[in-house]
Amino acid sequence: MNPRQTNAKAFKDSSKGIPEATVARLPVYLRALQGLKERGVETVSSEELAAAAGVNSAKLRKDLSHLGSYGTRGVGYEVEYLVYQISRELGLTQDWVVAIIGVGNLGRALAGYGGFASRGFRVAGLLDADASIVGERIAGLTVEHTDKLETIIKDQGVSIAVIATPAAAAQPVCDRVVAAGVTSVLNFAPVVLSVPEGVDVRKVDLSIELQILAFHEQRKAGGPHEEYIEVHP
Amino acid sequence: MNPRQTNAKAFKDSSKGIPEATVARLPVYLRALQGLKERGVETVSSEELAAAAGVNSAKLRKDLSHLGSYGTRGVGYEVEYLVYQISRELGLTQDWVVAIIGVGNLGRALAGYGGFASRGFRVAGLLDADASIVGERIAGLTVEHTDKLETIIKDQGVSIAVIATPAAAAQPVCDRVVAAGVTSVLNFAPVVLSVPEGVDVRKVDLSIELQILAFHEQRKAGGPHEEYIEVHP
DNA sequence: GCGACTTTGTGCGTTCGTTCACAATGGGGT
DNA sequence: ACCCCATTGTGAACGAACGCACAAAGTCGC
Repeated sequence: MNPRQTNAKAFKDSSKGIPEATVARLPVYLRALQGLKERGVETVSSEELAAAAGVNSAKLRKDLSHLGSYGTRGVGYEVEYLVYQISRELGLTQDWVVAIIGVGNLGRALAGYGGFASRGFRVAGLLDADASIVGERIAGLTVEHTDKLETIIKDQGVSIAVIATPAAAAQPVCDRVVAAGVTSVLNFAPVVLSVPEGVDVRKVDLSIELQILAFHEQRKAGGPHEEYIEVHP
Repeated sequence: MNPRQTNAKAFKDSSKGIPEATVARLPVYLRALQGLKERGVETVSSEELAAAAGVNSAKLRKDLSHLGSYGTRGVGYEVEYLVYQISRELGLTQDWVVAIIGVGNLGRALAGYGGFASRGFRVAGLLDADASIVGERIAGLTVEHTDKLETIIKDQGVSIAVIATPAAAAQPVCDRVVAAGVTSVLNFAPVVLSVPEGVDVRKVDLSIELQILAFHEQRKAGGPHEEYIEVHP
């Protein structure tokens, strides 16, 4: 029932096999490599790159080995070539069209974020439900009303939607973008979105991060470890 | 060689034992519970709560079991009581003082974010290196110059620093806040921060999230799976 | 060419996390 | 007072991820 890859050596065996944990680290490696490239470095060892990326060198090598055998023993990895391979694996050699829905402070910050344009992501639309914002120009784009959401998604070929609306609007907006054909969503609203099978959602949540930090901070300070159990009344 | 907790039944066995993966989900449960509470729900089963939080119910039960035995068999969990217990475990029953360094678009968005004040986090300072921003009032606070960073951290008792500066400034700023005594950092700049042992850093990186989405999107579309290996020249 | 040296790629044991499946247990109805 | 039912809490099996340690494989100097 599982038509795994048949290990035909002439083809990359990456057909299915890159672990999620590895995928999450590839962008970090990529950024480190780009930094090295700008500084004119041509070759880097797993040890050096791992240090720059903040990971263990064995992990780095294993991660890279999932993409293929791109290193040279005794030497290391050729920076430029590795940048290309990781970019290709991540799909950054093609252009991704992004729409940002919700143009509050956060939406503006995202619209102006340099990391977009720089690496294969093109913001094709800024949308908001608030009529007093519609028409405003931000980062070279005119804010459109959310009425036009479906039109813009289809006309511009948007494949990634960034939801930066208030919590209450997020699920309805999500339903609409999904209905319009978007299959990848980046959600900044503090809600759990429910989506049909086949749609990817990633969530960025400031307040969750803070709470995790608070937990550890409390631990350092002595925390609630050794207290009597308070019996449920 | 493993001095595990000695299972003294009179004490909570959470002395050390909450898995990181569980900690990361507690805030999600907490938010779901608060939603239920507002809607007047008094009791909830693991099945319902798990659905609201978007996880498997067995996982939810195991997570909660790490905090103690707060459910009632045949009934479920008392919403209000569980809210309290999770809040306490996360350290939200005390106030955490936060400083935001870098008051660009992102810093402004963070300063105005409701999730702060609402749950035990108090923003005690907005700092920026740009003199033309210093003095501006945002969300009830006056922007201070980063010269005063150490003073503010110490006078206000800041324990969590949020770094929303450009990439180049992040590491120096981080070094300063750590030197001033901060042991928890939330980093929005696209760099890997290096910190001494004992300091926690969490990273929020928009462009990494987008790249992960792009990877999966590419996979859905047929991706680079079955291409010939291009031999390294 | 050859040998010493460096660094990759990976097999393996370990740890961490998830899921299943069910015994334990409290509540409520009769 | 007892039994039935719903739901928790958890043992155990499974799977994913990590990191060590080393053989394989290439480079560089001579």
